[in-house]
Amino acid sequence: MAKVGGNTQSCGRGGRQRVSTHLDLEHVALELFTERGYEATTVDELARAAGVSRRTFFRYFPSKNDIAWGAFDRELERLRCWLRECGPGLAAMDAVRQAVVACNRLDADEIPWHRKRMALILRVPALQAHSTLRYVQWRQVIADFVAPRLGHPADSLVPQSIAYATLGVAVAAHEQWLAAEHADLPQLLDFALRELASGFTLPSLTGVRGA
Amino acid sequence: MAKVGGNTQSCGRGGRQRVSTHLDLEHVALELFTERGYEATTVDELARAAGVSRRTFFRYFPSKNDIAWGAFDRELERLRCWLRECGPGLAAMDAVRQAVVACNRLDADEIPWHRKRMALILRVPALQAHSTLRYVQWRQVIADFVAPRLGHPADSLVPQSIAYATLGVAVAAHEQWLAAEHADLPQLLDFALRELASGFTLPSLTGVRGA
DNA sequence: TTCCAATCGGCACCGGGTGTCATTAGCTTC
DNA sequence: GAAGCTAATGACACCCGGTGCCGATTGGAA
Repeated sequence: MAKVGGNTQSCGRGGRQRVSTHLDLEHVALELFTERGYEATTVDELARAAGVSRRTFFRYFPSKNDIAWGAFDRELERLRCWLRECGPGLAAMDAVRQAVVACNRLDADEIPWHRKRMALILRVPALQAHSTLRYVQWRQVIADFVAPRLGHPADSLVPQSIAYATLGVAVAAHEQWLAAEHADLPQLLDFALRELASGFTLPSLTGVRGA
Repeated sequence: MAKVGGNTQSCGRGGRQRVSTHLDLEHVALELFTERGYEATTVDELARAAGVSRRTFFRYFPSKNDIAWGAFDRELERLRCWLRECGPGLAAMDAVRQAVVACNRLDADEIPWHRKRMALILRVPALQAHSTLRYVQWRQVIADFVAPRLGHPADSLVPQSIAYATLGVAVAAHEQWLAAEHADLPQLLDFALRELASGFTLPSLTGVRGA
């Protein structure tokens, strides 16, 4: 058992050392998932493979569905920061686009892991469904940003619509990225979000129909 | 036990009569859900309240989550029809907007049921999550419609983005409708989808900030 | 050393969902 | 009217995800 870094006891004094790490369990799980399939892998197997009891496993992750999400909270915070610190001169939709694009620039060595992660989230039905619950916070970040710029409450129609639409487009871009072996995620996001900001009124084939 | 109408044996000859109807079970379930809450109502209770065995219940509905969706397939077909029969002169986004709006005009007597249904789907986490899986088909209808008009495959980036964005905006509109007691759903949808088609570039407060 | 605090493991339990199989009920045919 | 086909039903056993509970373990602090 290698020495695990960053295994800081969260708070306070005393108490037993954790026998494993969030990240350890996550990696073991992702291996098994991609190897045997998500549904075919039971939590018992996950726990046993990680050398932890089933009960303990559920103390690290609230549910099997949450395993694939890794440091999503940190991603959220990045997005929130980017938007908080962008200049007020930037139009709302431009800011949103640039923020989403910027937060999806990955280091080359992270890409394989991120592909695995997203392949699970986007393609396994149970995780696809569960994602909705995590995306709520993501949308909230967008809505909270655009709402004051528009002079509307964050829970009103337009900010919510923007948040939903942006999320949808981002997911679509991720799907394309995942489907193409060497696609460039930021580029796909940038393109798709520009389309969104133009209302999808592409000049390409409006009424031409012949080309 | 009242005589149930429309209890047509699906196909073929012979065989035992169904003891209940899809619609019967659905109504019983919706009552119990809104009365005791979704999570607090077990399938056993549902089955017993409907006078059916638990096992039989799962022959009517693939899962507890699917109960609230009623005649969703028929709704899908309506949408598909509307889009199929709209003139080619209509711009893609306009057609989509009009189709969605038209398919959400409800008879006054359907509204209370639809509110119950949507309150479950949009507010109960388990159903909120599950909805993602049903929306796949809805998005497919949109993507299949816009794709040929744009000269792209239906599974490519722009059609998928439009489908995702449209769905998102429609859901946002439904949430607003649900939150306001006497809101007009078609009107909300029309407004929000116009915003989408304009890229959310509302002239309202672009840099004004004072009003 | 003693005490405290947090984690861990095991157990029982609940609820959703499925496979299997015998039973029941209707319709058709003889 | 009886035999036979067909389809729906109900009961049972099972799997799996998730939770509450409690005693046992492990460390640091007093």
